[in-house]
Amino acid sequence: MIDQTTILEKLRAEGHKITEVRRFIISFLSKNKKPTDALELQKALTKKVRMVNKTTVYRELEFLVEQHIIIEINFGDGKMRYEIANLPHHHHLICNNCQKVEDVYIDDSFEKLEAKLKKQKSFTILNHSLEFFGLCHSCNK
Amino acid sequence: MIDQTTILEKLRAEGHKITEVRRFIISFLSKNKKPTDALELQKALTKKVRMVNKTTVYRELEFLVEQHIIIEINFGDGKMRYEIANLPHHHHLICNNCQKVEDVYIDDSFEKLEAKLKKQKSFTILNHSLEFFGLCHSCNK
DNA sequence: CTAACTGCAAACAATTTGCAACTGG
DNA sequence: CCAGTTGCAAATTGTTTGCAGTTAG
Repeated sequence: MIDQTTILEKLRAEGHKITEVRRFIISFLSKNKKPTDALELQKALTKKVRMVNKTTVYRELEFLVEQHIIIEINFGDGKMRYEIANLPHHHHLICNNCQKVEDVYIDDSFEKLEAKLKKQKSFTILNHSLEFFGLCHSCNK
Repeated sequence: MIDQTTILEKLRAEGHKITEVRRFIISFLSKNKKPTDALELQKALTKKVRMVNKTTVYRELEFLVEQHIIIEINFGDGKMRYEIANLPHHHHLICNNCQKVEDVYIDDSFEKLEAKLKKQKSFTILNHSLEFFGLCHSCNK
């Protein structure tokens, strides 16, 4: 588990600058452990820091993904969302009605499945996407 | 397992017309059991049937999804793909290098996992997206 | 100082919409 | 006939690019 200071130091050591935008996005995603899209981040930046062009946001996100500081998540609704990369591996329960996102930790039977698949198919699985869609407790009544 | 004739009869019975485009897309996806995107379908139509506007293709796909005749698949690369709905439930191994898509049938340990999740979280799972990304046998050498 | 970053306008790709014209049953 | 289908052009949404100007260290 890497904390924000460590992340920033690593970046600095590699010759990258610590800009307001960079610092804010890392901090925001470290606190808000919900998949967040580019425009939400732009709004938060505008509110808490200053007006920032959407291009800057997209470029910063691209950079942070390359650096493995954040990960990209796709709910299949046409936009990417981002989460800080240092969270324990998990998946999401996404409510089709209220859009609430709940984290879900899957036991290791899934890892076993993946390992089995690799062998059977001689396919090297590098990653997977797994999200569940449905109705959360309150929307189901 | 519903065949093409049955699908067409059902549609006709419900007052929908059997157009060239509709017939072709159902037939194409019944034969080509690979997730196919809107523009690939448009190309195939143009080649095999006649020039068809992309709007028509998109509208036809939307219609067939509503009718549960085809399903939407998202590989997270910014475009939707479609498969005929009457295939046995499966997932995909997607090669990051050559883009080849291989079907994969997962044993019931995954279904059990899903059932368990439902109970634990009191969340009604209606469906899930699960795709594996990596390197296929030949690209891995 | 200078590589790293940023803003702006414009380009892009996939998809959607409004509306008038057309066609299968 | 006429609801269902189609084409066209234009709009939308999320994202990317080129390029000139700015800034962190």
